[in-house]
Amino acid sequence: MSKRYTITAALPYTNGPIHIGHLAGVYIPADIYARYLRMRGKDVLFICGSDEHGVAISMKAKKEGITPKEVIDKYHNIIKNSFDTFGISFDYYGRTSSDVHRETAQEFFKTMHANDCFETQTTEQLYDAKENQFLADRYVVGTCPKCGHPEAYGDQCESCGSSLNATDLIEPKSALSGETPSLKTTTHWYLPLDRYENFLRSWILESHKSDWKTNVLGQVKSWIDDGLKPRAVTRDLSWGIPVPVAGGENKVLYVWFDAPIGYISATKEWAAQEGKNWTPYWQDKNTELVHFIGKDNIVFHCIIFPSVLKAMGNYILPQNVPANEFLNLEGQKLSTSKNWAVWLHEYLDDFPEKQDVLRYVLTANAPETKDNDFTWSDFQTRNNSELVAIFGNFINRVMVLMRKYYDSVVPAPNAHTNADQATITELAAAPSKIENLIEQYKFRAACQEMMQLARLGNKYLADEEPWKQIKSDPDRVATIMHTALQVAAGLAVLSEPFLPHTALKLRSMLQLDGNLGWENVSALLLIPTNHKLGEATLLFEKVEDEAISTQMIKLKA
RNA sequence: CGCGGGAUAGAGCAGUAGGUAGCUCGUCGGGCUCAUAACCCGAAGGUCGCUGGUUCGAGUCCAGCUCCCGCUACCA
Repeated sequence: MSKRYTITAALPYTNGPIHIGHLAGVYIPADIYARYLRMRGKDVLFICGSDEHGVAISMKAKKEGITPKEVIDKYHNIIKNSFDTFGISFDYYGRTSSDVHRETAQEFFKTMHANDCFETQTTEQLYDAKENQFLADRYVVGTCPKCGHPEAYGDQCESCGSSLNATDLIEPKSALSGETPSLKTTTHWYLPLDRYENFLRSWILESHKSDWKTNVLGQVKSWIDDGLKPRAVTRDLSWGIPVPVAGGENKVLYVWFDAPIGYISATKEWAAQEGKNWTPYWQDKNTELVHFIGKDNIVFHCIIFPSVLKAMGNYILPQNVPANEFLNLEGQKLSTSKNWAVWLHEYLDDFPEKQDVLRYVLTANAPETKDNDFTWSDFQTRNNSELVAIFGNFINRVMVLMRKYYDSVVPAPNAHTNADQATITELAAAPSKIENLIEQYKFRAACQEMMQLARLGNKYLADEEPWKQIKSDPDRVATIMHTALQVAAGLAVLSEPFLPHTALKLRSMLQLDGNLGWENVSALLLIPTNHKLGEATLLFEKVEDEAISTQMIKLKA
């Protein structure tokens, strides 16, 4: 029985479209992992969906004079379409506004409530009487009590950097109405994270000491050592999932309580659609759960959500949470409000059929250990000097030589020389190298290892010079081309997790048997003798300077 | 302020239990001409953020400092 995997990618928040930072940090690595595991025959469920609750969405709706529902529908559609076109292979893409999710999240809350997993606290919070709502810290503006900066936010003064309480601000004003807020008491349910400290300490800091990423462990350790405090899981808002217990009127679940449960709701919806049982994907101990997220999400996926799962009792915990760092753009951090971003839906319009180029660039330069920088000039270089010159060119050379010498029918090989043998040995070693790296979530290195195969092919051709040998020793050329084709076919298979569209094209060019996969790469039978190759087309084309300068102008507009 | 991550050739990144610093791209020189002027070989290029310390020996350990990013804020 093959192993089962539940892979989640952070739910995109539907107050804006997807940009390259999201892709590099979460969706591309998750997709590589999911595609790879599927190729190895595992039972994989790759889940994602739109995160559609929270203050920011109701704010945005108010600002644009439309309903929250209109906001989330708009972005849900943009996001879902761009993921589809880009080729992120989710098995199911849900949304947290669905009925199933509301029921699931409420059921979590009710169960935990019934099992005394919550505490209640009554506190005074700032209230905007005009807007008739409590104000999140961020929506209170006033004078900083420490430095006198007149536009400090309720949580932090950006001038002096102090952390503040909204109630400490001098002359606080509501950012919504401009009115002076009043204090009003309110009662909320809290998840007492302190109860989970020992569990978290031993589960993460001890059991996963050596297989989780440094940044994740460090962040978790810092939170735990700092002393975990009860965390409110409800809010006084109208947009969200109603709190399903007595006293919960006019309150909704905190978005970070309901969002991760969205992974489970989406699984239920998928299972219903496929006629399957959803429970093994979340409750069977033989299932490996992996959360792909960005570094800002670590606390929610490593502390809060696991505590919820633990409290529920019958759920599995994540095997790993390979959080990535951030991607900058042309040296500056991405910013939605400043429109400093490369939006996926716009990229797909500007560079149709070039999904794999962006996938490659973002994988080769993924922010796995630290923040990295995306530049358009790097994009161009990686396309032209690596994809076109190394990968595309090798395939093209093989295809052209085959057509010229053999009318695209694979010749029978003769005796292998040492050089042939060395090439075959290296080809045979590639799958295990790549799989080891992928299984350690080192996708950047894995991708480089895959490209190494194309380099191997180019070197083999350069060393063996079939275009010279064809005149003096045609038998030798038969062996060379037979061998080179095996490398090309190996690329068709091994590139699939990274460059799925390219892999598909290449398989078709080589007329590769669909049943042959990862395990067959080293066996020298991917391309048999007398096999007829298909039509040759170029896998990649150059990106001209003009396309790059167009993007730069667009960015600065 | 506190906590976490990072700082390594022109650029982007690796660096494994401390022992003469690696990869990709770019640059320069050579080779080849089947190939999208692509490919192959070779070379140059680094005081490993700064200052101390431990050690026979530190990018790698310890202390202090500087800068960047993140978290405590619903932008991965």
